Amino acid sequence: MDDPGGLHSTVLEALGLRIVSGDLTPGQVLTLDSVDTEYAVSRSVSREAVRVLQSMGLVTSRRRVGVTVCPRDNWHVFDPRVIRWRLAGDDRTNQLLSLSELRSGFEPVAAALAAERATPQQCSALSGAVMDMVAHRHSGDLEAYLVADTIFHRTMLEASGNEMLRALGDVVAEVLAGRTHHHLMPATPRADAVALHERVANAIRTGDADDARTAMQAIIDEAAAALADPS
Amino acid sequence: MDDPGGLHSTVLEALGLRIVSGDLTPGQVLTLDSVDTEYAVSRSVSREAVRVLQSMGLVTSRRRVGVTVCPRDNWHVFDPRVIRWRLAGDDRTNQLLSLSELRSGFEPVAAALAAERATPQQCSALSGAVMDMVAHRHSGDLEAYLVADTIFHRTMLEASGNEMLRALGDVVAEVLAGRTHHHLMPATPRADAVALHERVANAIRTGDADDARTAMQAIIDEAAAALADPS
DNA sequence: CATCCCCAAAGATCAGATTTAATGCCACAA
DNA sequence: TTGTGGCATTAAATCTGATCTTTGGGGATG
Repeated sequence: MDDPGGLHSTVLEALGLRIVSGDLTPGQVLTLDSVDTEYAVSRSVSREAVRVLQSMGLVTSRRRVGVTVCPRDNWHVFDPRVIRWRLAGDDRTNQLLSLSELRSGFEPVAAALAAERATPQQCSALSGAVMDMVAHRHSGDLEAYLVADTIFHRTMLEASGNEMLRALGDVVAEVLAGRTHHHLMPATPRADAVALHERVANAIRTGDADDARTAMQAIIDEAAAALADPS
Repeated sequence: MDDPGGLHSTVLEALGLRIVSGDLTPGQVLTLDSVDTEYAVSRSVSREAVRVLQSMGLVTSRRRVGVTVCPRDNWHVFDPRVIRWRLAGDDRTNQLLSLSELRSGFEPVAAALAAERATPQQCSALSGAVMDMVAHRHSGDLEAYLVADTIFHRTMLEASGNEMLRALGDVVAEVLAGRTHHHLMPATPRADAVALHERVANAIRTGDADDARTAMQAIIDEAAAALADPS
């Protein structure tokens, strides 16, 4: 395993994954001591890991009681790490469907805003991303396709001019990455998916907000459909 | 100040506020030692505070360098604490406008979904919340009005049946709370605002997804307009 | 049966030892 | 002379073990 960032990061990842995957069920209590011995680390290492977990709403920590695992309602589900852990777990498909509904909430709006606010640089960046998607679709390099796809959505959200929408780029990135890394993508991406991306890019360049919105909505619908039927 | 949750929480709040308010500018570096002495706390207290700050994307911590304040792009702007700190700062209005655009992304969608999925209990909860809003609008009790308003939006998002949308209830709650606590609300809430809420509740009960969507969009537009002109 | 007090369990805090890596210095070569 | 590469220095985060403080529960007492 890698532990870039130190020991506490390792413990954090391990515990977070166990909680999110359901290995540690809500209501269950751990003690710091047990964490110490379990992972063979010192007090403050486990303390910091638990502290971050607490800041993500995954656990609560009370004296004399211990570290209690929180129910899902308390989880900060927009934290990229929580999303990644959930996509690594069992309810991967449910999570992706849930995220698709969320995306259909904001990405069409962002596309419409981008059509009104995108700079020429951003437009060309979008076009470039689409070109890369086309190229890597043919070459069958899913990893490179993922990179281009991610750049496309990040740039689009960035072009919306709204910082909150831009911040959701992390969420979309995790979704796209999880989808390919867990083999929920077709071996070669759908041709119509790429075409829709191109249509969004064109609509944004020409300032056609309505078409940008509907095409983006179609992208998400297509993704959700492909999820149910990965042909 | 209160420090429910221990010393580290105090330091966390103080540092977070200073970073978000711009008192500590991006690129600026602190050392843990300086934090220790500044707030007269011990090593692990400042360490845990900084660790949480890091998990929120507000700072990075590197050896031999210190704790570096991150630019805005890295902030986890969906963390309720970050929102609260920003609403407490100077760019309050910008932040609220940005959040309004975000809300117009997902709340209409959530309303439409709620119209298809809301349970009878949720419908009556919505109606009850609207009744409370009406009552407290007349009594002029802004705090009670806020509570009812918050319950309304939380219930609506809950009724959407999508956990990610429900999680955004925290964001909306912070927005509503910040708006009244920083006196950006009219002395007595707009009558048409309440009427729109009632229309949303009715649309959800009758399963009229389209009307729920448009009425919810109108609520957000009205709120954004009232922000620009707090009459 | 209710109340109060005492104790141990568990997290919270502290001060000190350890490890890492940025910086500046110096030797060497072009 | 000047540019480049490696090495020692040392500042800073990281980790460790011990101590302090709070708190939930059990038992004695009225």
